[in-house]
Amino acid sequence: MAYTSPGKTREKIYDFVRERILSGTPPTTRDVQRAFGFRAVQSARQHLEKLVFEGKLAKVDGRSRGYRLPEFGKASPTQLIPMLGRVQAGELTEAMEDPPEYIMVQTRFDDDELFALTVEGESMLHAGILPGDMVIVRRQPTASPGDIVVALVGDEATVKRYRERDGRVELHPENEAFDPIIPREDGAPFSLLGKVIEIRRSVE
Amino acid sequence: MAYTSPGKTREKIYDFVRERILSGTPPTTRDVQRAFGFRAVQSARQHLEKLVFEGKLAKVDGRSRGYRLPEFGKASPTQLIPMLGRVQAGELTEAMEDPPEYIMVQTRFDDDELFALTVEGESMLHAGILPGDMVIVRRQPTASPGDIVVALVGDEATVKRYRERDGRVELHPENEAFDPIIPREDGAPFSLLGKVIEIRRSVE
DNA sequence: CCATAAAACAGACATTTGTCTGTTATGTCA
DNA sequence: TGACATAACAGACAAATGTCTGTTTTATGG
Repeated sequence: MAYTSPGKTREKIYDFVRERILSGTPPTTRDVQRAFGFRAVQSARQHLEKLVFEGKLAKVDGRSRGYRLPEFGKASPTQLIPMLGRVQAGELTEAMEDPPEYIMVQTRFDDDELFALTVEGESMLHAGILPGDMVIVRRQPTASPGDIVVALVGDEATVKRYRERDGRVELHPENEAFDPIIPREDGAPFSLLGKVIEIRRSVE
Repeated sequence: MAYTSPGKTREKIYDFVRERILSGTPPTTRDVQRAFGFRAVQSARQHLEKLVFEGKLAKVDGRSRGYRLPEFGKASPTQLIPMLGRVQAGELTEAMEDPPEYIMVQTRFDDDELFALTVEGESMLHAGILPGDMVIVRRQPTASPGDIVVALVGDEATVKRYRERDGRVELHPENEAFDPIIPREDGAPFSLLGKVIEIRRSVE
């Protein structure tokens, strides 16, 4: 490769490596060499090591394809979570599609058990949750007042605002057209599936 | 490793490989070997190749860390898009944080130019877009009536519903407390930044 | 018990890949 | 021009990794 002005090629190498890391696999030194037409492996290595030195890339020494994005892998680990659809026999089961649908999320704690649901109905309209919206839920057996939760009431999963009144649980819709649910009162089986931590809506 | 019932270990290996691929780097055969305490590389390889044969994993032959998730890379490419914050001198510029913040999205067309914005104000309340929500925008110079768009009016970026009336562009809020913006009329510089394709809201 | 299939093991070889030492070319600045 | 820094090149070695052939162990069904 012809001589290029200082830093010019390095920037392109950074972009290349970054793209490759995001698309699934970090490149090898020789991948970079070939991609840029270097006639020596060391040319690629020189740039890569410098990028690491500058802090633009991270690296695992000795291992193949050891280059990483420093902000990634630690700061915000990505996680693939299942898209649950149907409610069957009182329990949310993975909608066995082929292949199953998965959603990519960036989580703070990678040990959380997350899943996604599609919202039906307009009971949470005033909380900005519309029919068709996808809610991302962290599985947990309890909630704090004010949380938006997913609960199983009877055989149906519903999204509601969690409240407590006189020591009793209440599930409040955010729409005057709907009434609050006071689980224990009407004897309907009730269980808390988890807390909504994110709402997503695709337009078109 | 002790003998396990058919398919039992393989399932765990699949989970392991999957996790590793998502977390950034596919494992090597020996990574799998070590992780499961196999005393022979071939034990790991046998399982891996079978997973490929079953279609649960994809693979690039000969290359190191060549295992992939089949549904990925083709069906729904992931893309990292920049989080734009400020509006400066009539143009949206990447909020030069250190490091810059990026959002992971799954796109249908990987050649789209996307960026993310944080919504300020309550003008789109009735469209289910609240202050603090993040909107993901596809850069495009035109829009169709009914689209939710991001436009630059003066020096400010606003999210509005795109309409046309008598051949003139109108930007409609979705909240009675706000008035529509008819760009050409008041002489304010106007430019369409793109169309909102997704809305995300983090709770807590 | 025997046949069969799958799981796990053993040991090796070839390729890929990371790393190293040293040299040559190109641009910048005094 | 000459010192200096960076880019690029050359060739090699060692470790990591993919791959192969064959054997042993374990469970299952007739």
